[in-house]
Amino acid sequence: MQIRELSKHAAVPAKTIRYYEEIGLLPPPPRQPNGYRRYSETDIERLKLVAGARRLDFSLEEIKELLDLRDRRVAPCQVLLDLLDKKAEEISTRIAELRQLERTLQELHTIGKTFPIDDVEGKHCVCHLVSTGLPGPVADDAGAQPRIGE
Amino acid sequence: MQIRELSKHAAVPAKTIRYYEEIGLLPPPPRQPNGYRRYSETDIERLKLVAGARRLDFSLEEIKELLDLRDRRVAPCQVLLDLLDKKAEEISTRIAELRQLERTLQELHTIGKTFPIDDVEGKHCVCHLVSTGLPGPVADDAGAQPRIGE
DNA sequence: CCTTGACATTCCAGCAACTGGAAGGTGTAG
DNA sequence: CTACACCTTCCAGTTGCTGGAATGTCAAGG
Repeated sequence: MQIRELSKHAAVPAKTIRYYEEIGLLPPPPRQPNGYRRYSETDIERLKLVAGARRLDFSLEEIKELLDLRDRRVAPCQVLLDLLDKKAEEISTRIAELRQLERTLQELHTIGKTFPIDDVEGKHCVCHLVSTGLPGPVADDAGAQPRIGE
Repeated sequence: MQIRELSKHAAVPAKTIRYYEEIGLLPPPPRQPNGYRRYSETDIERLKLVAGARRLDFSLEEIKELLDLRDRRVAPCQVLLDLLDKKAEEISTRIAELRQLERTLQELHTIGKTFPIDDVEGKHCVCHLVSTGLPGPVADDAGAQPRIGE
C-alpha cells in the first residue's frame, strides 16, 4: 500500500502522514525499490488511533505517549481513560471561558450601540469601551478579568 | 516614558510591545539619545485598545484594520460593532463544537470503563474505540461525526 | 518514442501570536 | 569597581500542519 491509499483509509492527508513520521509518531515504513513508502494494515490501525485521538483534541505529544506505551507492550487504556477525563475538564474550562467572552461581547455590543458611531478620538464610543475593559456595574462574576493571551 | 512603563500601564509585556511595533500595529516611537524607545500618553491609549481587543479574541489583523481606520481619521465604531457581532457568533459556534466534544469524551470514558484495561492489541479497549470513532448506538445527535483538525 | 497525468520524493517556507534567550549597551547606586 | 535593572537587536522555538518548488517514477495513449 502506498501513502495515498493509507491516507484514504485513515482520512489523513499524505502530507500529514509524512509529517507524523518526521516527528516520530509513525515509524519510518520500508521503502519500495523506487523509494516509495510501503505501508501495511497495522499502519492503518496506528494512524486511525492517531486521527481518532486528534479528533478528541489530544495533542500530538499526548498521542505519542500513548503510542510509546503500546510500543513497549503496555496497554495504554488506563492512561487513555485518565486522559479522556483530563481533556474533558480542560474542555469544560475552555467552554466556561468562551461563555464569559460571549457575554462580554454581547454586553459591549449592547452598550456600544447607544454610543455615537462617529467619535474618532473621544471617549463616547465602543472603542473606548474596548480599551478600558467593561465598565464596572455589569454582573457579579461576569466582567471580572478576562485574560489576555493563554 | 520607557517601554517598561508603557508595559505596566497597558499590562502588555515589553517584548510583545516590540513585536506589535515590528508588525506595524504600533508606530515606531521616537528614540531617546541612548536609543531607548520613548512613549507618550497616546501610545498608552492605542496599546490599551489593542490589548482590550485581544482580550475579546480579535486577531491582530482585525485590530490592525480598526487602527488603520482610526489613523485615517475614520471612526471605527461601526466596524467594531460589526466585529463584536461576528466574533460573538464565532464564539458561539466554537462553544457548540466544544460541547459536542465534551459529550464525546464523556461517552468514551463511560464506555471505556466497562472494557478491560490491559488489552494491548485487541479490540476490547478504549484505544480501539478511539481509533474507530464512537460506536453507533449511543445517542441520536451525539457521536455523529466529530471533525478532525481546526 | 514521447508526452501527459497521477502518483511519489525531498526540502524550504509560512501561518498566529507571541516567548525565550543570547550578547551586548546604558544608567544609577553603593 | 561592580552589581543591578533597565534597554537594545537578532535568532530560534512553540503547535500542527499546509503550500509550493524541484524532481523522480510509472502506466497509458498517440
